[in-house]
Amino acid sequence: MTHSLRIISWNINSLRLRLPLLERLTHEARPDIICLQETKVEDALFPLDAVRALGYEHCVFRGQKSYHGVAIASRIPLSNVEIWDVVGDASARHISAALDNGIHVHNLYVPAGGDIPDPALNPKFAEKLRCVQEMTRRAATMTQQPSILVGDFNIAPLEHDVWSHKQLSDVVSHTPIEIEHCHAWREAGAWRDVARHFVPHTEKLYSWWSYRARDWKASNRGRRLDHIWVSPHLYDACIAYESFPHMRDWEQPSDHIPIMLTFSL
DNA sequence: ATGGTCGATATTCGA
Repeated sequence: MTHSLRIISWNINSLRLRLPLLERLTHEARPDIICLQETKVEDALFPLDAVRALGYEHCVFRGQKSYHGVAIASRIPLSNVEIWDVVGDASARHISAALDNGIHVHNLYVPAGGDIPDPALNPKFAEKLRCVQEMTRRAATMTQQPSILVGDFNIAPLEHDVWSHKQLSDVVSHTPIEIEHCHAWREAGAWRDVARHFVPHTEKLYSWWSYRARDWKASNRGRRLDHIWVSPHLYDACIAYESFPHMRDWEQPSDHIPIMLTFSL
């Protein structure tokens, strides 16, 4: 009898503000490992006691004041913690750790990229592409070991990862150059896009809805920006994929919902 | 074509 583990990825958009939502999520989904992005808290102020009190004794994190920030909270021990400078400006966008079964967990927050999808005109878009290229460069090495790569990639790579493929083709997150970079990145590591392994490509699937919509559910103009990828070692270990769209209706929600992989050991 | 709303922080910036 093998046993299974659950891993969640969530852009929480301020960990300190949304600790109560994190608690509700843990009670509902009982994840073993939680990867958070946009914690928006510097390391000295990380609410370690509160996260441990939820049952996640093993926490690693890299934050900065106001922006970005990533964390891995786990019920099982973590080792071999690494923090990569994926953009070249030391912003807190990556952290990884190994589980005691040898699986490496990488948690990544790709730059959003600003509004203009041209690297020559927009330094933020250039930075986004550089980040994806850096992860592409590392992909083959990463997937030599059993690895799970999760996070907010800020790219919706497939036609039905956005509410309108046509209308978003010139909107940062779904432009042809980002999609091309994203596919090259995935293929460089033979990463499997877990959500699309379980949900047909013809079906709309989102993980983010803008705060700016009057009624996010009625307009339903979502995008799938958050991802869970696994290396070939773990293809057969993937049991289920789930997301939590009802959490977008909770009080003071993040604009992203958590996504979860269940995998066997 | 524009603006719409958040969060952290400071009265703006990033998303």
